[in-house]
Amino acid sequence: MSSEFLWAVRAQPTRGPKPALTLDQITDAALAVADSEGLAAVSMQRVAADLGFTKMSLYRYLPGKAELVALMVEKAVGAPPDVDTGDWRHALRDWSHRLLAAYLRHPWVLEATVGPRPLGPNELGWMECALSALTGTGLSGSERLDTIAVLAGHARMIAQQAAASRTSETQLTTAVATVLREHADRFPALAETAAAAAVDGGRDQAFTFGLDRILDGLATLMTTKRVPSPSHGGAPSA
Amino acid sequence: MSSEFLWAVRAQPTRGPKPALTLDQITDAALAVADSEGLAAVSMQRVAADLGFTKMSLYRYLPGKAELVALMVEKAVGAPPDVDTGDWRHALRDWSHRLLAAYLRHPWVLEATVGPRPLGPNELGWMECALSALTGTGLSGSERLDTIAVLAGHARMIAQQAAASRTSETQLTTAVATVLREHADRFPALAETAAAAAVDGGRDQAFTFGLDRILDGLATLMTTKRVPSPSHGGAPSA
DNA sequence: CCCAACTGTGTCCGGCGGACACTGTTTCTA
DNA sequence: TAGAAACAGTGTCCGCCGGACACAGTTGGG
Repeated sequence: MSSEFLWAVRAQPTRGPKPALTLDQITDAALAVADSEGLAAVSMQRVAADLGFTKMSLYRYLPGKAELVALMVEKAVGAPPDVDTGDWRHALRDWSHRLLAAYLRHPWVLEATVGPRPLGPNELGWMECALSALTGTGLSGSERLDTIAVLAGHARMIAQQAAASRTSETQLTTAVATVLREHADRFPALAETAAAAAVDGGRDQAFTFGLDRILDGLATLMTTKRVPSPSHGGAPSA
Repeated sequence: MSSEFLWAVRAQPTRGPKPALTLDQITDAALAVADSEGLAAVSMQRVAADLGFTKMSLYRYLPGKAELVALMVEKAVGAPPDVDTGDWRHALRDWSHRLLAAYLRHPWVLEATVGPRPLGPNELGWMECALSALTGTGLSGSERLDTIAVLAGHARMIAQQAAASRTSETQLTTAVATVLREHADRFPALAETAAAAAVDGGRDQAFTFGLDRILDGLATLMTTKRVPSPSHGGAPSA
C-alpha cells in the first residue's frame, strides 16, 4: 500500500480520452456497498459493476484494493469536527460521541482499521482535533496521545459491541445467552451480572459510563498534578 | 458459523478408521502459521500442507474456516487467569496486563475478533474472571460489564498500536512522521505533541497511563457512590 | 498529420473456501 | 464369518477474489 496515495495531489493529464469516472464516484459506490452489505461484499468486481464498468477499469484510478479501502475509511470518518477547545472535558466528550457516531454509521470501518496502515488527512485531523483540546491541561505530549488513544479505544469497543448486538437481535436472547444458561455453573458472576444488566441501560448507557470514568480519571490526574498533595496515595503511581 | 461448535463435546465414533489428526494438532498448526506469518497466511491449504495432508481432510474435523479461527482465538487467549479477587484495583490491573500480554503474543487475534462472533469458554472465562473481581464494589450489573469493556477496549487499542509500530520500525520514523513533517502546518498540535512524545515513554507507558486513568475513574465512582456528597458536581452525571 | 498519451476491455493466472463423489479402512451385526 | 454400515482421506470441480498484461479505441499536442 503506497503511503502517499491519500495525500498526493493528482494532476489530470491533457492527452487521451477524458476519464469517465472519478475517485469520488468509485469511493461512493464502494461506500454504498459496504454500508448496505458489509465490507466483505466490497470487491473490485462489485464496485465496478455498480458503476457500469469492468473491474480492471478501476485500476486506472487506484493502485489496488487497499487504497480503495483507505479512501472509504477517510470518507466514512469524514472531516474532523470542530469542538469547543475551551473546556477540555466537554470537548473530549463531544469528540468521543462524534467518533462513536461515525463508527455506528459505518460499522465496517472497524474491520477496515485493524492492523498497520497509513493514515489519511481526515484521520490525522481527528487526532489533531482531540489533541488541541488538551493544550493547557498540564499533560505531557505522550500523555495527551495516550489520552486520545484511550478514548478512541473505548469508542471502538462500544461500536463493536453495538455491531454484534445488532446482528443478533436483542443481545441477550443470542447464542451467548443460550450457552450461558447451560453453563451458568461455570460462570456464576457472568450469569448473575448478565441477569442484572438485562434490566437497565443499553448501548448508549455503556458508552457514557466508560467515557465518564475515563474523564474522571483524567480530571484526577490533572488536579493531582496541579496540587501534588500526597493525600490518597498510589492513584497515579505505577 | 455454528455457535455450538466451541462448546460441543465431540464423542468419538467407533466404526471406521481412526482419525489421523486431532483438533488440537490442527489448531496448533494454524496457530504456528498465524504467529509467524500473520492471519492472512492461514488457509486450509497451508495448514493441511504443514500437517502433511490435503486441505479437504480438515473438513472432517471442522465445518469451515470460521470455526478454525475461533479455535485459534480460544487457544491464543488461553485459560483465564486467576487474579486476586480481594483488591479489585489490583485484580483488574493484573487482568488487563495479562490480556494485553496475550494480544502482544498473538497480534492476529485482533483481526480475528472484529465483528460479531460466538464466544468460547476461554473468552467467557476471562469475562467471568474480571467480573468476579468487581463483586462487592457497589457497581450495578451493567456498570460491571461496561467496566470490563473499557479495560478490554484499552488493551485492544494499545495492542493495535504496538502491532502497527512493530512492522514500521521505530514508530516515529514511519510514513506518518514523514507526512506529518510535510503537513505540519495543517496539524500543529499533532506535530508538537509527536515531537514532545518522541522523548518519553514507549508502549508500556501508554498502557499503564490509560489503565491508571480508568481505574482512577472507577475509584472516583465508587467513593461518590458510597458517600453521595454533592461536592464537585457533574462528574458521574450524564 | 501523426504519433504519443491515455482510457477502458478481455484474457489469463494463482489462490481462496467449499461441495461432492470416490476409494479404502475399520468395526459392529446379521 | 460375511457383509454392510460408518468413517477417513483424496481428487476434482466450481465460483469468486485481486491483480498482471496485452490490446483496441480515443484524444490532444508537436
